[in-house]
Parts: sequence; structure tokens; C-alpha cells
Amino acid sequence: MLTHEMKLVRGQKVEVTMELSERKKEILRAITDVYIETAEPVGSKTIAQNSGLGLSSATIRSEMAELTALGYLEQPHTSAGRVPSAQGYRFYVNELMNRHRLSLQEAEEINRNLTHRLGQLDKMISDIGRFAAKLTSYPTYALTTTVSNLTAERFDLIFVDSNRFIIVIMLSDNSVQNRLVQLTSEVDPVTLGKLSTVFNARFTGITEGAITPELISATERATGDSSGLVSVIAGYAIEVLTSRGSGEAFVTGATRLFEHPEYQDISKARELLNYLSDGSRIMNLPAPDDNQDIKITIGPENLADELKDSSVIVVRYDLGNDAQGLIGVVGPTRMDYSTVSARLSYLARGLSWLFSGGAILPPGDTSRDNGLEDGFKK
Amino acid sequence: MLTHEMKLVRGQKVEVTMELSERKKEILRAITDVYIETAEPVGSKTIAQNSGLGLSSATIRSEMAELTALGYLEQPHTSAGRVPSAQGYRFYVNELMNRHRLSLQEAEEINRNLTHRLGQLDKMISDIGRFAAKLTSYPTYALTTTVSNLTAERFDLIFVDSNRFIIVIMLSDNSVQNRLVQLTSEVDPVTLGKLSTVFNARFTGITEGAITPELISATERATGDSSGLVSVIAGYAIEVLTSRGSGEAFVTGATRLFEHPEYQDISKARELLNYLSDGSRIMNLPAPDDNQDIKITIGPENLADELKDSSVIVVRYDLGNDAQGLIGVVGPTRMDYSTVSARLSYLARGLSWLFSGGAILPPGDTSRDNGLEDGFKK
DNA sequence: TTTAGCACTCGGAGGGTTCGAGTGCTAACG
DNA sequence: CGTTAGCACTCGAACCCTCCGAGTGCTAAA
Repeated sequence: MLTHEMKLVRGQKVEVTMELSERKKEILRAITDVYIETAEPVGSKTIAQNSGLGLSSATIRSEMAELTALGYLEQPHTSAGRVPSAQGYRFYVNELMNRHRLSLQEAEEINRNLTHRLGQLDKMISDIGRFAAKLTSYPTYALTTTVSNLTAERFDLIFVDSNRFIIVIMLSDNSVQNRLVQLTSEVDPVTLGKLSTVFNARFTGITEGAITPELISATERATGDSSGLVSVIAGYAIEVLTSRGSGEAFVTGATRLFEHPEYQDISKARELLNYLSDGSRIMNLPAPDDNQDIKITIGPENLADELKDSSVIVVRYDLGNDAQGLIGVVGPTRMDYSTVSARLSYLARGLSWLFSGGAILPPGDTSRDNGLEDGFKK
Repeated sequence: MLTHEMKLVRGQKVEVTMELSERKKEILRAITDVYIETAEPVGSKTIAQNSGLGLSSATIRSEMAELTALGYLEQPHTSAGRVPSAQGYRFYVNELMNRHRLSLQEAEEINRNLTHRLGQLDKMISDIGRFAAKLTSYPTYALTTTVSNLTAERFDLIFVDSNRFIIVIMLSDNSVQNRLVQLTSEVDPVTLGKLSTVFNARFTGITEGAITPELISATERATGDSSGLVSVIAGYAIEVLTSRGSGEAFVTGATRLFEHPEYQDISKARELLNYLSDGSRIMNLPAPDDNQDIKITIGPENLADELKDSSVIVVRYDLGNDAQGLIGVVGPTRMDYSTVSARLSYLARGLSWLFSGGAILPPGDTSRDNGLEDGFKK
């Protein structure tokens, strides 16, 4: 059935399959499942009794020894059971994992939360993160990808009184920003009307970099503005384009870490929490490749040293207008990959749908969870 | 000099002062200072050597024994040194503490950060918290007090295209909120103009509670609106008044906890972090009384059980328009009360100044730190 | 090829001992 | 009479040792 080769392992002839034998796969899967649940190294006896393979512990032991030699399992110390290695988790995620199928309750729970029409985008993003943390019981990061070609689409200047007015800018990502400006000088509605016409003509459709001092001073000359109104408005436009375009990051549910035994050691927890509290480093966390919607990064596959003992699952969703958001969870390598990835995927698809102008989801509609069907085997 | 009385302590006649003798005060101060710095119970020898009182450890010991009997000190166990009790900290804070005077560098650092003109209020508040956490090296909470009589001052409806428009609402606290509305039906600029006139006439100056279903349906009849525009706009007004009026809470710098030895025990840290991650409970944290700008709550003085071993220092600042903000830090009872309260006070005064329309602070202007002069004694 | 049997390994829990910082008390001192 | 040196005592922290048992790898038999 599979290509075989013979190999000398510790002076003994041992069968080594290029791909693992079905039996080894079953054993690896069983060990990983148990370890994910219990966080305790798994012994041969446990597997012999629970896997339903009908093999004795001695047989399991020899298979486990081979899986260890092949790098799929590790032994914390000689007289302990086995634990999946990073390679083992990777194989489990790619081929063995029971794809978790969302229950109706889970899907409804997610739908219910999605339909809460939320307010401003940044608040919405942090709310999404909070919800994801609850959903997965791991710390979560939520961020929006940087938008490279963000432009202002529309300027409105609202006259409030002779020394106050409101700048309203609508951006190409359909977000709207405003600021109340207090002046020491005076304005009138007519001036503001003229200025907004000029700004709509000259400052729309251009990126933040194109708003040069030259453009500003040329506009000042053209409008005869001497009181600095033009530069106030242009400055706000730059500020908005910069901050909005550079994305934002939120971390929520950090205390969830403590729920997992691997972070009972304060220094482990501290290291990871410190990492997560640094906004700039969160931007460097893994993200799905362009052709994928989900990415699972296991332990040492992470670039950051602080994450070498942790795994990250991150999904992408569309915010419309080329902008995208990411939601990721961080947990121990012994993470519940199956459930977490299913829930995050479903959440991401719901969000994309919502941002593409989708209406409120019909409650209990789990028909959209394509790709979440039962996987390899129950 | 002081009223004395004689009292039987453990069968021995012991001098008990109604107020503590100067020497006892000095010893209590010395013990508290050392303990705040080292987090280790303080022995009589340490004090004898470092306090400069010129007394032997035996004398110190007997004074310490009396301070313990009076409730100012505690003994973790018989053969350990002394630790200030909550009562001891309270006395220290009220009477003994060296009032920390900000250095020029500290004041400049704060000024520099204050002058960063920040954007939206909610983001600003979380930024203030972040800065305070950095300033004090303790976890920080920042929140705005609830504004009871918040009203909308002004409505503007901006026509974008036939099925999109922007609602802009200016509130009585001078904040401006907006939302882009996507319609399935169509609108035109004239309708929007009429609607904004009506909303400015009927919906301004009234609180959220006054926006009743009756008012909405009456407005619908008056404008002949059948496509639900009135209720969309009114609904947004309610949402904005509610969320803005109820204040917001942010916690930052939670991982600072780990810097202090009392939170090396994971369960302590976990308990406190869990408490701090619950937004609704943060609202219940102590706040200064009406006639004060700063409040220090020590250990068991806190109402919440989770805070019985922690102290909270919180300052208030004015946001203008009767609204106020709070910044608090949470740390071990062995908190550096002196430095933290000085820095927070200075920060709060700077913020009040800024929100009252104050201009950028002159760099290095420490003249405003009234009340931060050297206190009791250096 | 599988399994029962067995000697072996080694981390963790439990218990005992040592160490020393700090105490309270007493008696002597200025 | 307050202050101090001296001293016996206390008790937690650190260390060491032993025991226990889960789990292993190997071997020989089925």
C-alpha cells in the first residue's frame, strides 16, 4: 500500500514507512487527542485501552518508539509518556485532526453576536476580538491590515458657530471620520462652503503621501486663505489617512492564558503577555498566505522567540474595499486546533458576509459552513 | 508634648501615646520606606543601622513590639521581621510619607506626552491610561464618568449618493459622532435637508430618555417619512447618547503586575487580572470624593474582595462640560504611594488644563505642581 | 507479528534536618 | 529609668533523602 524502506534505528532493523502506516496514524492521532485534552504525557496503556485498536500496550509501545524515532513524538523524560512534537502537531493538523463540525448551538451563538450591529469600526474590531476570545477561550488579537491606497473620497465642513466647525471626511474604505475644530479666528458658512468645494476638487482620490506642503500652500493661495484653515483641514486629512491606513491592533482575553496548565509557570505567562501587550509586535504575528483564509502556526514555526512554545491560529475576513481584518488566537501548542479553527473560520466567513453588505444572518443558518464538514474521520 | 496614658500590655506597663511618639513615627516611616523598596519583612537590625536614629536594635525591637500591639505593624510569622499593616500604610500615607517632588525631567516627560494632541476622545482616554501605566509602572484604569444630561446639540445629514448618507451628531459634551448609512431604498438631498431641519428642531436639547417611540412616530407623520429614515436617525441618536453617556473604561499595563514580587504567585495575579478585565467592575473601583482630587485606598479598605491585598490610587480630571475622567492605578499595598500619587496628580492637573481649552504647556513648566512640594519631612 | 513478563528509570511527593534571620526577655549599665 | 548587650528560642526556607509508581525497552514465548 505504501512505499517502504528499511532503515537502521539503534542498530535494529525497523520498518520505516515513507508515509506513516495507517496504524501509526491512528496511534498518533489518539495520543494527540488525549494530550490536547489532558495536558499530561500519554502512556502506552492509555492508548491501548481507549483507542479501540485492540492492541496491547506492548505493541503500542513499540509503535510509539518508532513514532518517536521519526520525530512525531517526544518524551519529556525516560519514564514518562509521550507528547506530540511540533512535527507531530503539524501532521495532526494537516491530516489527522477530526474537523470539528459546529453544532447548531455554536453557529447560532456566533450568528447572534454577529448581528449586533456595531458602531465605529475600531470599536467593532475590538468587540470582535473580545467575542473571539470568549468563543475560543484563548487570548485573541484582532487587527486590520494596512490599506495602501487609502484616499479621502469626500470632504464636508459643517459650520457650528463663528469660531467652531466640524470636518467630516469620508474615506475610500467607507469609514467616516470627524473632528470639531475650535478657532481663535472667525469663519462663516460661505467660506466653509468654498473650502469644501476646493477640498473635494483637489484632495479627493489622492493618498496621504500626495498631500504635500506644496499642494497645501497652492490651495491656500487659490482660496485666499490666510487664517490657516486650509492647513488645519489638510492636516486632519493626513492624520486620518495615516492612522486609518496603518491599521490597529487589539488584544483581548489575555487572562485566558491562566486557564491552561502550561502557563501556570509565571515566567511563561509573563513572557507571552508581554509580547502580546506590545502593539507593534502584534502586527508581526503570522497571517494567512494570500491564497488561504486560515493559518495555523505551531510552536517553533513561529518566528518570534516568545512564541516558540505557543501556537497561533489566525483567520482573515474581508472588510470590503480591499481592506482585510485578521483575528488570531494564541495558545499552547496543545491547543484545541479542531474546535478553534472551526469556530474562527465560521466567524470570519460571517464577518466577510456582514461587511460585504450582507443582511442579518438568518438565525441557525449553518448551511454556510462549507469546509467545516467532518474531516478525515470521526 | 503629647497626651500620654498608661496601659497594660501583656501584663506589663507600657507607655502608650494617644498619638505616636516622634520616635515611633520615625521608626514606622523607616520600616515602611524599606519595605516599599525591598518587599521583604524588615528586621530591627536593618532599622538600627539605616534609620540614623542612633538606637540599638534592642531598642528598636521594643518599639516595634509596641507598634505591633498598636496595630501599625504585622508579623508574617514569629521569626520574621515586621511589615506595615493596612492601618500602618494609612498612617504613612496621611502623615509620614515624604511627598515626592517631581523632578524637572519627570515633569517634562509628562508635559511632552500631554502635548500630543490626540484624536477621538475614547482613543485619547485609552492613550492616557497607557501613558499613566508607563509613568507609574502599575496597571492602570482610565474611565470617564457618566454624563447624566447628555443631549444632542446638532444634527447634520450629508447626502453621499442615492442610497447612502452620513449622520453627523454633535453632542452637548462637544464630541461629534457619525455614521454612514446604507439604504435599500433611495434618498435625495432635499429630503435629507428637510429631515435635518426637523431633527434640529425636535431632537436637540433632549436626553436619551426623551426620545420616545411616540416622538419618533409623530416625527414620521410630520415628515411623511415612510421608508424608516426617521427611526434610523433617531435610533443612532439613542445609541450615541447611551454609549457616550455611560462612560468607557480601559485597562492598560496589566502585565506590569508581574514586575512586583507579590504577584509572582499565579493565583494572586490571576485573580486581580480577572477583576481588571471585567469592564463593569472597573466602574465600581474607588473614586475620589467630591471635595478631593485624589483618593488612596489601601488593601482592606477596598470593597471588592479581589482587591483586599491591593491598593488603588485614583485621580480625577475635568473633561469640561461637567464631565470628568478618572485615572487609577492598582498595585500591591506595598505601593510607592509617594511617587505614584505625585505623578498622577500632576498628570491630572495637566489634563484638566488641556481640556479646559488650555494651550500647549510650556516645556519644563513645573510651576503648576502646587501641592507637590516637599511634605512632612525629607 | 503480537503479547506477557520483567528489570529498569526517573520525576514527584513526602518527610526529616539544617540554617539563620529575627524575636522577646532579662540583666547590667550610664 | 531608658538603653543596650546577651541569650535562648522560634520557625520558615532550603536542602537532602527516600520511596513510590507510571511508564519504558527488551526478551522470550505464543
